[in-house]
Amino acid sequence: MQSLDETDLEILRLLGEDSRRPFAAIGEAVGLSGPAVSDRVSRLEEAGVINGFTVDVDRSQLQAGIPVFVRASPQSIDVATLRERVADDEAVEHLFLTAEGELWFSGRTQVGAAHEWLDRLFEGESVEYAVTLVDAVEWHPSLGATDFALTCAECGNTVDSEGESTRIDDEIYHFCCSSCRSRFSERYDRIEEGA
Amino acid sequence: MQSLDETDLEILRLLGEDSRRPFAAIGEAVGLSGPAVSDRVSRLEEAGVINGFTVDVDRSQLQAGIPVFVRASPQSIDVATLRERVADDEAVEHLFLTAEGELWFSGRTQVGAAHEWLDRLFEGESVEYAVTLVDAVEWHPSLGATDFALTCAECGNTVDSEGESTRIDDEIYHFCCSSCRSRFSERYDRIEEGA
DNA sequence: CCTGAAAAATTACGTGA
DNA sequence: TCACGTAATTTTTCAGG
Repeated sequence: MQSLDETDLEILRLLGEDSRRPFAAIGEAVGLSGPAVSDRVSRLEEAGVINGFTVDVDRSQLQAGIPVFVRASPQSIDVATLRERVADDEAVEHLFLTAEGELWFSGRTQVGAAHEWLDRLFEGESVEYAVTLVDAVEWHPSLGATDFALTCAECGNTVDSEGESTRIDDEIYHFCCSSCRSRFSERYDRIEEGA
Repeated sequence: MQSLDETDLEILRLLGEDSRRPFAAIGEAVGLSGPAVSDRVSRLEEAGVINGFTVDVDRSQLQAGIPVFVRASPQSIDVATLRERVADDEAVEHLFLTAEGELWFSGRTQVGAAHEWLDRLFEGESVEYAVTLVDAVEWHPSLGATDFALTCAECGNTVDSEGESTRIDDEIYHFCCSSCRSRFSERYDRIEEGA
């Protein structure tokens, strides 16, 4: 896998504005042909940089319950397990795992039914939580102006054109060199065996 | 504007999973022809229910600074103005306006540069804030299983097929009846004049 | 990575329920 | 009004260089 260049970032930015824009139009903006853009997008999907194409729905115009923000602190369950359970819930939209091991997320619930919803979500586990009412929610796919680059899953260094990528259990990982890759794989296998 | 029906929701759900799925494939799933799906999607866009089509980028694979969650409480500036300023920042991804008038948002910043970033963002204003480190961020376009319907911008009732819609200052508003529409328009004009 | 042709998808339009 | 079928157009994919 080649490292990302400025053109890739520009393509991502343009797709973020409108993912149905024709590849030829994107190509015109970045100085490439349509097929070349198509190739790059395929590569970005393959590399796992692009998770997928989706639609931005204005939920404020829809009666989908009121938006609430929940800060949950799991007591009897590990946060990774709780995260999976929460992420799978249909009503959950945004989810943050904090460095302190708390799970913060936003979702929609019927008026007055917030606790009922959360009791069901946390069922059987001890979870402390705080609920905050939310008036407005926005999400921006923008990529920001900061430097972007693939990072090595083993050492954290930037992955350049010398790097390589591997698919492990349906997830793509990038590495800056083959020794990082093999070290990562070994450790991964050990963890797998232990589980 | 017709009210939303089950088919519209299913279309939105399918587009949320993959917005580049062909309309004909969506049609097959909901029992319509390709053109019929196209018509409905156009209507949903026109109505402002669909904000746009976008791409979901896995930022965890990109070295785009570390994600942080900020809870800001404006002191010397009204929250609406601050919201605009924050929403326009390139580094901001998720934004929540709480019912208590606080602005909560997530974004990316270079390691150790969080305060620098926020000082620039809040420049000239007095804003109290708390920063939390975030390990993982997820966003789900899922619509949930709850009832959906357009809501009247004036009275909050459900908009049915008797309702009407108007575009004011490039924003679409839906109303359950014409009297709600005119009452809203009048008040809107008064506010405009005052500004 | 480009050009140019083939395949596929989207849109436009006339018709009918 | 809504949806279908067909045709025209656009877009994507695929081949060769």
